Amino acid sequence: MYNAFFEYLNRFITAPLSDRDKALIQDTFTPHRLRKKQFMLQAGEHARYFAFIVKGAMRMFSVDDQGNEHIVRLGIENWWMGDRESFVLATASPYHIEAIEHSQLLYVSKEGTERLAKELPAFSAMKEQLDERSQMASNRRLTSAISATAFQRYADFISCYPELAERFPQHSIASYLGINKDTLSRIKRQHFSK
Amino acid sequence: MYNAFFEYLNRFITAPLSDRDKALIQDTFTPHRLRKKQFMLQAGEHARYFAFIVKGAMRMFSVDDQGNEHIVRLGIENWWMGDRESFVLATASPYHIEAIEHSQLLYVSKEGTERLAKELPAFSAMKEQLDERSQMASNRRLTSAISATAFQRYADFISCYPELAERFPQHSIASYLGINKDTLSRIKRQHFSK
DNA sequence: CGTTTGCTTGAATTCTGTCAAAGCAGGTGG
DNA sequence: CCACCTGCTTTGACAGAATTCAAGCAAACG
Repeated sequence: MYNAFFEYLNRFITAPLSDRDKALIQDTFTPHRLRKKQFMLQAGEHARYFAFIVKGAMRMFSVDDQGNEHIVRLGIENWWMGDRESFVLATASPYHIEAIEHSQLLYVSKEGTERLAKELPAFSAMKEQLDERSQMASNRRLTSAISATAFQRYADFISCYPELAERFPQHSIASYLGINKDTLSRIKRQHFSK
Repeated sequence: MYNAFFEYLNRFITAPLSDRDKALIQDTFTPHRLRKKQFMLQAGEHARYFAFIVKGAMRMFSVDDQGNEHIVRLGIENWWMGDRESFVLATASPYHIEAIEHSQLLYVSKEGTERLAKELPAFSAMKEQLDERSQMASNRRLTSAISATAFQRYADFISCYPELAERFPQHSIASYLGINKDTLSRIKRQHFSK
């Protein structure tokens, strides 16, 4: 189960992980399995773990006053999943995180990340790059949410994350894009079949 | 001109900056002044500098195919301004960055940031914290852009950034929020005067 | 002053959301 | 093999929200 994560980490460094590094990682990350519809986190809880997704598919979402779900983030193999704000600041999370498929995860605590950041250069290199990238990704998403039409947003999503488009049901993608599921269905018809 | 930045940095560390630190900073950051309507960056250029705003107000925006402007980011004193993606990846920026008021800036190159990250703990501490915070801020903005109504977004903005609301014209704020300026005007009337 | 810049407002239009109904798999158990 | 359930998508009718375009007004500025 750790191998996928070792391979992932190796992509951020030049020299591959030593056996000591691997042992350190195995000490720090805890394997976890979630079945479809099981929750990694429920709103109101403090997110004590961040997770690397070895296998499976997850969604993170909030539920508003009217009971509507809003998907904030999706994740599959080799992605990270967690509410960073709750994780870092130790505050109650407003989000639920749920497995959409049977999933294999590696959990890490805040202390774990801090230890690794100190002792494992590969990990801090990864963290830095990831921060940078997710910064950029969320900027793009923000820009398109604010300035693009519903259809453009969908088209961007499809071209940017084709794997997600196949993996998640359309209504989830609609929610992720901030579009009503009915509207997305109509938009697709207008732009593709006609 | 550097003093504002020294004070800013001091808030991220326990021991205050030494004279050597200050000298290093003065060697690395270049003062720049922009008058109202002057550009720090124009779309198509590579963003070779990131800027700390000592005084003034700036906007970063894109222009779409129809010629409409979309404000992506606003900044005032003690904020950073720049297109991080273009800065880091050395790609052409899709954004313009313009001074809204007469502004005083401190420019830093990519090499400059790398040098400081190595040699000045205060700087890397700041960078890390800032990454974390801006991560959270853009997550929130994203969530509200996707799931909130136009009014809610405006109300959130006002309570979150009252300084910006006073400083920038209403149509800029509308653009920042992804709302039409006419719509924002109507929304305000409906919710506040009635 | 005249010009510019920003804010408001009305009317027509377009876009999106809501609700309810129907159809279409795939999976399950009898 | 069939009946049934469940989750997902599509569609129509309607209501509501947001955009566009155009006009008018007020304050700020040179």
